[in-house]
Amino acid sequence: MNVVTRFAPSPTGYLHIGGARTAIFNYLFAKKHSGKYLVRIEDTDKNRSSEEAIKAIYKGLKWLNVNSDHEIVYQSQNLNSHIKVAYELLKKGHAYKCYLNSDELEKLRIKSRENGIPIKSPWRNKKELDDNKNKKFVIRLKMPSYGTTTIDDIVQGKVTVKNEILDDMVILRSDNTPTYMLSSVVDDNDMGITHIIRGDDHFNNAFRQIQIIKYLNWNIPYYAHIPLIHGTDGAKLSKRHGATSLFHYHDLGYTSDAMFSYLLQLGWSAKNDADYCIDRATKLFALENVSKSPAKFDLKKLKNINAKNLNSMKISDIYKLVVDRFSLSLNNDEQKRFKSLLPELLKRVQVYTDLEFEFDWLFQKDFFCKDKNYQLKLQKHDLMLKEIGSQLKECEWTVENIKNTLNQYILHKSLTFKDIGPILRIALTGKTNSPDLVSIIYELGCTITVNRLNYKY
RNA sequence: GGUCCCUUCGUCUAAUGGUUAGGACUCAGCCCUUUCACGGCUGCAAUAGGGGUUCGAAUCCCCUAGGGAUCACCA
Repeated sequence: MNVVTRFAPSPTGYLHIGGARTAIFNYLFAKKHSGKYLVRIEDTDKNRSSEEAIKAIYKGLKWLNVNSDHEIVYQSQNLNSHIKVAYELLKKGHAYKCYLNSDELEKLRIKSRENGIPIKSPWRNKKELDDNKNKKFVIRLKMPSYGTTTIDDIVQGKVTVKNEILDDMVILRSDNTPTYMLSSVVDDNDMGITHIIRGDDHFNNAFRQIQIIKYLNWNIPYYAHIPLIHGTDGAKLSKRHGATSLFHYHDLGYTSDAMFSYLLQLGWSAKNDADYCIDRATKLFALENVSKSPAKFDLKKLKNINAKNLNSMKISDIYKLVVDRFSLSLNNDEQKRFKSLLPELLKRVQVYTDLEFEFDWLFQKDFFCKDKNYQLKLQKHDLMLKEIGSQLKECEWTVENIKNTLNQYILHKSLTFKDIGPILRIALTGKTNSPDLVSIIYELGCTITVNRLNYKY
């Protein structure tokens, strides 16, 4: 079977974390089976859709590296074929015109909710009357009123529902536009989608949509309804749980690989942690071991994964990421310094944007410590810093020599490294913690080091 | 409320009738150490509750409780 999957977001805002995960699952499943993964923008609600949102979604998918294998489909461009299908169903007697106005509908809705039965329009069994010709109507699908419908969902398992609980859903609005319920089914069919992988908030829809497919004798796709991502309180992830925009995490300094692998392990489980990376997951992914229960979004775990990812990336890649992000223009010395220190610096951050806090001592030529309390300490050890500076000035600039110079100094003064370390660190970086001092001194170079040690506070 | 789904450490999960219920994150402690980290080691911590079936149940069945999704001329 040639597998074809699709990710079908509606462009009403940025790409949501949950949506991103759905895209990942669709992408992975298609790749695993050497199939195709497509993207379709469901923009049939003109009031809520926007060009901006489309761009945001596209940007998010691109960042995540789950781009459509074909040109992106815009549902709004297929409206005519959807309308045609609505009328075909009407003609075949599987749908009917309903002239109910909103007040009448509201009354029916209240009543049906009280009785626990779905809305059945009185127009279902009426013949169309001549005097209704000019009245507005919607087209509703005539749901089977007896029997059952079973879906063998790849994730949810075999689920059976009584047809009598299915409502006669609207497939064509009174303004002659198709609803999602119709459009989605028609597009899936036209695009040859074999596997519908989506959030399980759509599970109930599947039982209704499948009726259209049956009436039209189309191929019934495989369904896989994946559980939603929840916030820490157990409710569907929403803005009050913090950032739900995928791209927001890009802005915060997470890498797309980390995001990908975190989202993937929310629901799907591999044998090894390493299998959550994009390449390996492409070979291993299976819908069968997607969990049925929703997972809670855990920022701490994400951070941990991101930190690991940062430290496994090629230095040249992460270097480029940081330089681009902060629009750094570095001279040769600074580039070399940054690249050399980067591996050590990365061990200290979980998101790469936190590297920004190291920029001043790293790149400012005339850097000095700004903290008043630290300045007092430096004043107190003014002489010591000067002495060390002058000795460093004499040595040939290698890591080994720098180390020896410092060791000789403490030896002569009967000190330990702990006596000079913290002061040196503050003088050179303005901070009480940093990577190894010797490598910092080496990378900063003789001139800058000595200048900082001689600074008059 | 109707319908559907779910329930293993705090979190993500493994274990598809036989394991001392495993791993990862978090947290705590220790080691390493010039600081902060990284790393290494150790520890805390779970089968929602109750009934069955079975020699044996996290696993199969039933009930209860809790949680979630959905019930639009939105998608």
